[in-house]
Amino acid sequence: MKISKKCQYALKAILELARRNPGKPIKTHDIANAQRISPRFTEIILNELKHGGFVESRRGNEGGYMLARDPKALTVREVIEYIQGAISVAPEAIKDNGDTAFFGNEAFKELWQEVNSAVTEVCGNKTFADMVEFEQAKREKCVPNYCI
Amino acid sequence: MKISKKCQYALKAILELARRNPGKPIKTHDIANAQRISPRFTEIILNELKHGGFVESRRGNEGGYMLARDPKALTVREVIEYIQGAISVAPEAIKDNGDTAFFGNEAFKELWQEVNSAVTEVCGNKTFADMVEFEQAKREKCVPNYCI
DNA sequence: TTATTTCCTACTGTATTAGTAGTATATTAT
DNA sequence: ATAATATACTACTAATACAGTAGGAAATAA
Repeated sequence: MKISKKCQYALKAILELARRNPGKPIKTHDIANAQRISPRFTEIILNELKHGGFVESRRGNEGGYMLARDPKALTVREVIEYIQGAISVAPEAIKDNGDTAFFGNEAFKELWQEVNSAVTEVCGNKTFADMVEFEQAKREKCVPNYCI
Repeated sequence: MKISKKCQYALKAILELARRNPGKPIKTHDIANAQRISPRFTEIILNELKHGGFVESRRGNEGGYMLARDPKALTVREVIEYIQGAISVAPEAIKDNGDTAFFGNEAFKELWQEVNSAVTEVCGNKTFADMVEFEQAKREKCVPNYCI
């Protein structure tokens, strides 16, 4: 399972929303700028995320997007699965209707399922609140705003 | 990281070699047949595996391929990394020279590294001997050769 | 009404993947 | 030696997915 650029952008966009104080909609333009994503592509992605219930939108002047979910309860896994489908390194090999008559069929199924579980667990345990916190901690460490 | 068909075929080919008693070279044709791979594509893959030192070849009549490594000490990870490069779900995002100036840079790096480690561990612990054994156990269970 | 911004559909260039084709080269059996 | 067989190697191609663009329609606030 490769994480596509689009999917990475989606995660970035949500992180950007999660990081800002809520209450006011944020423009795609701002999100695109902050996260270095093509503005037009950002539109598409945010619109898609809206259909998935991850963000809310407001049109017109002073419009934009707001996070629709609590960052503490929103995992990376959910977003990935919505944008690029179920996490799997070898989707065809796991299907039950696949070719089953060769030696190794069961062993490979088992292998890929183990891999998928491992990935799913990591992504399912990582919330956007975690990520915001992690990033802020890192930045504080590197650029301390106090002197000895 | 998606596991490409080619890579899956490579794993299958090696499993097929690991499963058979060694000593005699096995023809690509037989491997292709047993594992349901396009014969011509099998050639390419086996040749590539030879350059990686995974198999040995013998040309001419009664020629074919033989496993060059001990299945007990050969892991799935090695083959995957040889055929499609280092295991990573988001190679660009992990590089150090990448764009670092946006919020989330560090958090995403950490995330993808966790995912990669998880996958690498699973694949690095699975040997071809394991897989042959697993498959044989499964088959014995389903088609027992004894009666009560 | 005007400026702004989301919403929606369709299109396009590029890269990767999966597989094919043709031929050269090596080995063995006879 | 020669015919038959099988690997070795290079190049090509069709299909698919990915990443991003283009153009306008609809909604909202001032």
